[in-house]
Amino acid sequence: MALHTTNVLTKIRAMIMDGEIAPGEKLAEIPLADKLGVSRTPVRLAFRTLEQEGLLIRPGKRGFQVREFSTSDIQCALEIRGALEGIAARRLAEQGLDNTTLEKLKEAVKAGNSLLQKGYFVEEDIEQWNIINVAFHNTIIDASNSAPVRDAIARNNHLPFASVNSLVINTKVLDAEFKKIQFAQVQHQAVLGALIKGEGARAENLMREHAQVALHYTDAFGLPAYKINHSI
Amino acid sequence: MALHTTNVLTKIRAMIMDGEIAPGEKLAEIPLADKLGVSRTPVRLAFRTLEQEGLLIRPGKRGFQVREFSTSDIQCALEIRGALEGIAARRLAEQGLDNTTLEKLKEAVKAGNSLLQKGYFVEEDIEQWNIINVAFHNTIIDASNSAPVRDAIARNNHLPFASVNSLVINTKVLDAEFKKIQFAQVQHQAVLGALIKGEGARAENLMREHAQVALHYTDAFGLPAYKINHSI
DNA sequence: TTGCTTATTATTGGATCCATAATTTATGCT
DNA sequence: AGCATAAATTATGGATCCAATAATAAGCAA
Repeated sequence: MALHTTNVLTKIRAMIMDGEIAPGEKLAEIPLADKLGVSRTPVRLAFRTLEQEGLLIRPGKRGFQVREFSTSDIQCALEIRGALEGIAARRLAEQGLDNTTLEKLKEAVKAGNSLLQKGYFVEEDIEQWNIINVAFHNTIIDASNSAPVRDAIARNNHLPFASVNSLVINTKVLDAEFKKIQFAQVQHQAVLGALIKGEGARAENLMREHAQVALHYTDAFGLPAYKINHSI
Repeated sequence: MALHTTNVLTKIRAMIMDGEIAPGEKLAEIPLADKLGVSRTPVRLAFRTLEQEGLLIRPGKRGFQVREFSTSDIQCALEIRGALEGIAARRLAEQGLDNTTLEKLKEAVKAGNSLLQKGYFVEEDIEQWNIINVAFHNTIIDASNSAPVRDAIARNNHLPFASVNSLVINTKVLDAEFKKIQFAQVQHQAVLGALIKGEGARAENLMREHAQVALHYTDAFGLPAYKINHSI
């Protein structure tokens, strides 16, 4: 059976993320519709959304093009994420944590600690960390009660390299991954501490700095930007 | 003659901004298409874009709804703008100003000073300030060479109250407007100073603080959020 | 051969049609 | 009378059609 509605959107997005459609490549409605086995309509709708997400651009009057991202763009997107999540953290600290939020965050930190305890990582551990990490970040974003921030983060996350949960496992760099995540976990603990104490400014600064971890590992791996694991 | 393509999008957006379509109101394709004298297709496309922009939400399975914004949302959106423009300013300071950028910014500051010289404002002066203000902000954003920041700001600007150039002239508060703009002008000068000296962190802080001016005037006017002049 | 104009082709945007799914209304049963 | 279920209406998503326009190819002239 053929793809439909939102599936078309997510499918095209995935194709871009995975590099199946290369950056810079031109996209026309009809070939893509044929390839996906649907009519032009859902593709047209998806193009508008993807344009807004920043994954597609309109080079001229006709047709869309997969956007190309520079190293500077990657830095930028991660700074944006840091800034936005920083705002969320500060707002949350200022308004105070409710019990369920506190429990969720404590749980994420606890789970992170036990995961890191054995001192090294195998592939599955990184997947596990990814779950814990996303939970930690999303809990803060959701609890901060800041819809515009949440939305801005969601849109920014569509840039493949800037997502909280973009995860590509690279077995060659498992050691580096472990060290990075170890550091990220320490930062999570620090953020939680600031949140509990209601120290908004500190929570914000810590969160901003936290986003930089991914940045500092971007060049080191010598991987294409899209393939970097920014799951910190 | 009827509206077309992008016109439909901008028309609907304007209707929301102007309050012609009220926050919370449900929007269906057919009535709106009829009202605008077009078919469902351009309306459908516009809905997707407006959803991404955050102006429309999908309450259930069927239909869209004009999003309602709380005071907290307004604060949020302005904080976001400050954070994003702050990043742009820092990046610009770090990479240095080229000559044309420097000239544009100097010109904006100079124009602002002469506009404020007479000590009071009439309506046309506010319109004039709006032009100068938008030029100052956009110059920094464009020159910062930070496409993701530019995009994030553009999207955030679609929230009616968070736009750099959302301008509603309220003659009742011309005095308050003048004072606010006087303050904003001082901040523009400070930002330019930091940019020239290459003081990235300071430029960022100043820019963030600058965005707060609008926030502090939000409540004071006793106007609906949509109608506030945030042209600072 | 090169540049310009014209003609052809292809792609996009808008309109309409159809099928599906959701909402609302009506009817029947407890 | 109230609730539940069923039927009818209405809106949405997808497909297709048509017209307009942009891109490209061909042909003509310098």
